[in-house]
Amino acid sequence: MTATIRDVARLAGVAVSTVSLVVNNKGRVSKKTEEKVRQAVAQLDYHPQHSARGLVTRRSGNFGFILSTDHFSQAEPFYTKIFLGTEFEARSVDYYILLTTIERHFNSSKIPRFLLERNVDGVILVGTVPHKIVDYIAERRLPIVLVDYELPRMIHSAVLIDNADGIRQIVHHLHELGHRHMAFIGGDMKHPGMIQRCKAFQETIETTGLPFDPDLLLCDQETSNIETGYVAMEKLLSQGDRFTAVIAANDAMAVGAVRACQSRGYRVPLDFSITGFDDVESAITSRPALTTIHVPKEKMGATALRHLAGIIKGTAYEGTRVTIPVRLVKRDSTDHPRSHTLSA
Amino acid sequence: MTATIRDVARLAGVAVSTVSLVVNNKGRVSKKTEEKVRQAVAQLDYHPQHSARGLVTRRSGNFGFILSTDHFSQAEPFYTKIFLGTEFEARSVDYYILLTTIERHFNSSKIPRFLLERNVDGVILVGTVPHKIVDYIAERRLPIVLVDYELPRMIHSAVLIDNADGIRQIVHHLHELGHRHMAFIGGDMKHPGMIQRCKAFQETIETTGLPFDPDLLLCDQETSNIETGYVAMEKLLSQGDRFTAVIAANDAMAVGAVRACQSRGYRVPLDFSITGFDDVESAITSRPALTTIHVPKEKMGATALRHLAGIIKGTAYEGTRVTIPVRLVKRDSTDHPRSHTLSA
DNA sequence: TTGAAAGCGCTAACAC
DNA sequence: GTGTTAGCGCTTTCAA
Repeated sequence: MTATIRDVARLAGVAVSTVSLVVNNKGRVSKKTEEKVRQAVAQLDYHPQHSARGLVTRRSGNFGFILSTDHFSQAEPFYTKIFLGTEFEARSVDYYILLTTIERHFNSSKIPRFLLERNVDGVILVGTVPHKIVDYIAERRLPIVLVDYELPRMIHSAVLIDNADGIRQIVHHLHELGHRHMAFIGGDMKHPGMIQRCKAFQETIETTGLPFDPDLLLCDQETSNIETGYVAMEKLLSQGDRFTAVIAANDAMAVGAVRACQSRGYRVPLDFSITGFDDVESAITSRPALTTIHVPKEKMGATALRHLAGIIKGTAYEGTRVTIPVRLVKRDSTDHPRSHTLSA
Repeated sequence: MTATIRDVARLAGVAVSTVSLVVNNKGRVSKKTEEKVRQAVAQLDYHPQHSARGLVTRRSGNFGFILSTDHFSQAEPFYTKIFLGTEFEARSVDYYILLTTIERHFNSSKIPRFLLERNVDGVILVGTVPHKIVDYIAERRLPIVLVDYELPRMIHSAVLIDNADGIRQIVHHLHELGHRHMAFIGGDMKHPGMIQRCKAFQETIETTGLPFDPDLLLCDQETSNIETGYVAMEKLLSQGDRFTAVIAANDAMAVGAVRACQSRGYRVPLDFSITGFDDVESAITSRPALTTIHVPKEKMGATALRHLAGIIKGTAYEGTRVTIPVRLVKRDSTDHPRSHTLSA
């Protein structure tokens, strides 16, 4: 049925090992034989069989891609896009991706099958994942790359967002517009990225020489979605007019904050400037479109894959942290503060 | 390192072939030997190696899952959930899923690698896909299951939404509320599901004995998203007060329609009842929450996988159409028509 | 009911 | 440079 390496060898009039060498670009094959082999390969539409190769090389040719179920089925395709970047990159290095989701809580009876069967050569873990699964994989000596997540101990490679720089860009942007009193609303402080954004806010405020008001730093929400953004904004508004701009920890919270303003009759950006972070779909579609920080999601996925492949090839070191740069995208949710609102 | 079948055989004191029989639940092994083998398997944490098995059985143990890139990175996790259902079901039948996306336009140089390498035993194609890729796969005699899509010729298995029944439920719901003049807005008439919804609307209106007004059937939009819903609704409104309810072809268009109403100062459902279809995230989060048709997405994915596995096992027939039932979800976007609006 | 052995398609070590 | 050959771990005849 499908052509095997023997068929190619026969047609080209060479040994199977020669075909193997050509196909894998290994070793010293004469231009002439190589040409013969390549022709036979093309003619028979030969493709090496994955399992046969895997059996002898003791490599599966697969990478695992693990993320939590709720991350994946989230309305915003944040993680989907990371996967897309990974899958796309995988094609160019000839790996397959085995995507699976896990529940938030580690359950040793629900270990991904590709780990049990050792059917992957490395694993990419995306977003918040149980620490135990990371340990489990590490124990099995499989290379790991975390994406948008990190563990306290710096053993594992990670692809991270430059959260601090993003916040810095936002603060500077608002500062340039004339804002002096900015609030920050965050949530889900279990995620290291959220902590970074929150910290970076305080730091930047101080290094920029702006007054820091602890009442304007609200990070007590459990999660960071539209609803919690709404709630946080309401809290802020109930404190009175002490700020002219609100920096939300992500786009979803920003959308919620905008809604809270609007339902109280405030206008964005006229009465308050509000910013997001991540640049997801809703940053563009919501009204007003959000000024936010663009996070290159596909690029993160691609970087993770490339790094993982590098670890296996021996060209990259395990335990490296790669930080992905971000950039400010100015849209319609920020403007100069209304002079009369506050003069500080 | 990892235990092989020989290790198990040695520990259990039997032949490798016996272990194989036990592990695969094949054939007549005595209770006693079976017990010995199972213990050895557990003790060594033995799992058959995918590639080795694949090599001899000539089965890859993988299924391909293909959908278009834009479907997958859509804001609403419609297709993501279908995948989730597939992946989950795959675990129970011991298959791996190889997910890949393709561009809308078929490009023979970009054929998924798992097809070239014959590294899948069957393929699930989801949503609108190029016909040519279906032909390509069929030519290679790989079983195919389409999900939420169908081709004119009824050769391939498909898992479909009961669109007609969904529309029927909506019309009846509105009718019960007292509506007599309903409009329908649709888009993307390249998708067979959209055509079905549109047709079903007209049919149901007639069989219910309601007056059918062709001006209230708007299916001329290119796509079916928030924006086109908005545009369609504006067209409708510009025609004057000839209807009290609007049935949108999906939730996104319904959201757009609601916005169009609101920006003209109309209130939903006070002035107009508006319904969606699909029951995606935004049906719940948008205000008012949409009355819509719930489509069990995970179930569709699971059904597709189960069917594909069935085809391979010989317990299901290729070319079968499975229709997934849907149900009405009443929320806040529908109510009785305002008596003074129209009495017809 | 169990065991011995062949061989799936490929790579890699070793001859030549 | 190229060919011969021994397995990788498993399933599957075929004998016993």
